[in-house]
Amino acid sequence: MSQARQTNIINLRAIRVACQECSLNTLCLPLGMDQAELNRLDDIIERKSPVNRGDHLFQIGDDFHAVYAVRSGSLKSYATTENGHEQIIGFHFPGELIGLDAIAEGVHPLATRALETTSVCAIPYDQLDSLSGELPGLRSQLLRLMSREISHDEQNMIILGQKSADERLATFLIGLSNRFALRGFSSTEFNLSMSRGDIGNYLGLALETVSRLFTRFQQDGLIRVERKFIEILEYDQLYALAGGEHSDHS
Amino acid sequence: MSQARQTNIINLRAIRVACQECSLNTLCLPLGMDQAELNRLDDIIERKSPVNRGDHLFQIGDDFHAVYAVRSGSLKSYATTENGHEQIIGFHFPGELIGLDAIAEGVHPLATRALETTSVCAIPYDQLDSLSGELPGLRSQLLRLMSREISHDEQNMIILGQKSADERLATFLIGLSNRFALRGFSSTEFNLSMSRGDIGNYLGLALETVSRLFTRFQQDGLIRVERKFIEILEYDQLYALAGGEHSDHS
DNA sequence: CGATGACTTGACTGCTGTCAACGTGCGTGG
DNA sequence: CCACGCACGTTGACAGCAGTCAAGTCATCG
Repeated sequence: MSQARQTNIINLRAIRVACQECSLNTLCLPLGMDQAELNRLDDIIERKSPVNRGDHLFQIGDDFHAVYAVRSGSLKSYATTENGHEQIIGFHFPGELIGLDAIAEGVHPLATRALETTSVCAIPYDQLDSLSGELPGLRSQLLRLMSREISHDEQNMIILGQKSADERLATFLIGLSNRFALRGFSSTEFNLSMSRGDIGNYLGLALETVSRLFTRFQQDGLIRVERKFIEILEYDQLYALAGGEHSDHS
Repeated sequence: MSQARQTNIINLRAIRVACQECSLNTLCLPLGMDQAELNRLDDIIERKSPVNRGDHLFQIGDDFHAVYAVRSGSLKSYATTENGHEQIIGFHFPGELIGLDAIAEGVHPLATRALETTSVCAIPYDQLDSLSGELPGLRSQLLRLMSREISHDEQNMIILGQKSADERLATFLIGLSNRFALRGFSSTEFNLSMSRGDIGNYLGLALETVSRLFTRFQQDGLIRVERKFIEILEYDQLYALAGGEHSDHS
């Protein structure tokens, strides 16, 4: 019977990749869990078929029943004000968990949509909650991930609260570079999956400002930019700029 | 607010107030726990003696070993940039948990200091973690509180990302009003425990701008302000302003 | 090949920060 | 009790960063 192991019957089956074989398990929920625990977790995770660019994972106000782990691709989360304007709250890359902000009220306070073809794992929350009661490793990692989310948001408040436009963009690029490096991609060359408008919206800047800064950073030799493609030429200088040397006059 | 210096030596004994007798237990960790669970939680909580205005609960980089629940008073959390400038990330009022952002790295990413005489409960994290494995009610509430923290931070990103100065201050006042109301205080009359500079820092505005807006709001009849004392006269108008009607021109 | 959307660049405006002076309340010490 | 110092807050003048409006360029796709 169990010869179906290797000779996969249909492609749909290929979607199922156990957590222990997932290259992201050191970033994601599995971190710190042993073999037996991993199997329990594997059982409740639903591997979804890929979502296309522009598709929503969920809308604002949708009932919350699962958190999502990104396996590949990227997404953005955003709120909308009454006048219909959209404010982007964050971008999501492989290994990151989405929807943790919905636990409190049982409803998603933000919408999330894919920036490109993207695949995710869905983890039903009621099962995650009860399973985290049984598995200390899972519980600790879940708390760590939520805690990290909180401190990331706090970092973003610093960016928005007191940094100038060029400091914001530099911080954004450094942040992307670091996130890609963690996932084994190049930290100096990457493609932006979001538009200039998205970046500006996220950073609290007009898209024209973002565009101007990209060209200025390029003129200054900090980066090379070619539409969506970014190459970081002077990481250290960019990092210093992001760090927030407010000139000196204080 | 600062009725400071009420040095009651005898009250030191009265510091021990069981969670079930605490007026904040519907906001704090105890929510959703039964009698037996509450007793378990009570056993691990340390009631600390009051901290004075300006005292630190912890500094940036301090080892993390406990989260703190505010019982009375208020505090601010802040980061410091390399040039020594301080960025306030949040204010804390009774019933709120402090330090959840430190779980991820085991070190406090922010410092927290009292704005007035303040008393807190300390909850050792290792015990909280293991206890939350045994008590489903505690685990759920802890996750809810962390989730709420995340969505609050996201709301703040919206404020900082796209609101104008007057919208920010209006949002701040409405937020305070709602928080006080939840705690059984007046939602229309209260004292600010933080300075104009703190408010401006938090909202990403110069303190002069905050001062000017207070006087303008008063001229417009929205509020009455007298040093630290605030009376909200037109809640609805203030709310509408906070909501973010970007004039109309869009 | 034209349409569409994304991006770039320029000109101008205005909100808000900066600098500066002054007012106000409070605690300390004579 | 009063004088003083100091921190905090208010108000004004000015300037600059970044937003808005607008025109034009570029890439992609049907």
